[in-house]
Amino acid sequence: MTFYEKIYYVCKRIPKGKVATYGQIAVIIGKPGTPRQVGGALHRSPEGMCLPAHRVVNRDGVLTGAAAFTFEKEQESRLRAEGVEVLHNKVDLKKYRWNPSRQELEEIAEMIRL
DNA sequence: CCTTTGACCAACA
DNA sequence: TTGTTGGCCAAAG
Repeated sequence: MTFYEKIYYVCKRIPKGKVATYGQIAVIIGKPGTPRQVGGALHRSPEGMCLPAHRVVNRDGVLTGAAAFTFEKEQESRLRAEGVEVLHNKVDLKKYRWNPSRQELEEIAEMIRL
């Protein structure tokens, strides 16, 4: 599995109605210190790959990737459609951050090893 | 091989 | 507490 593929894999596991941060994903794939590359990977993700990239926000809960979507506010409306409140281009991480169980993290770690 | 480019982040003033 | 600074590192050129 390539670096980018690992990022896509983790992204797909973020549950509906939850969000993750770039740094959080970097840590989960075992590469802390590469949050910018996580953003880059999502930005350049293939067209047909149906990825819930709108569930990824920065450490403050700000929708920093909004400009990269097909139309302005697409990220915001997709989140709202899942029941996530968005105020001033931000989400409340205390409420909506995804907290994977230890078992799920192990599952991911094993899948990624390939 | 370099060099540039970021959907970031921790540290510091 | 809010702005700024520099480092970070995989990919693309």
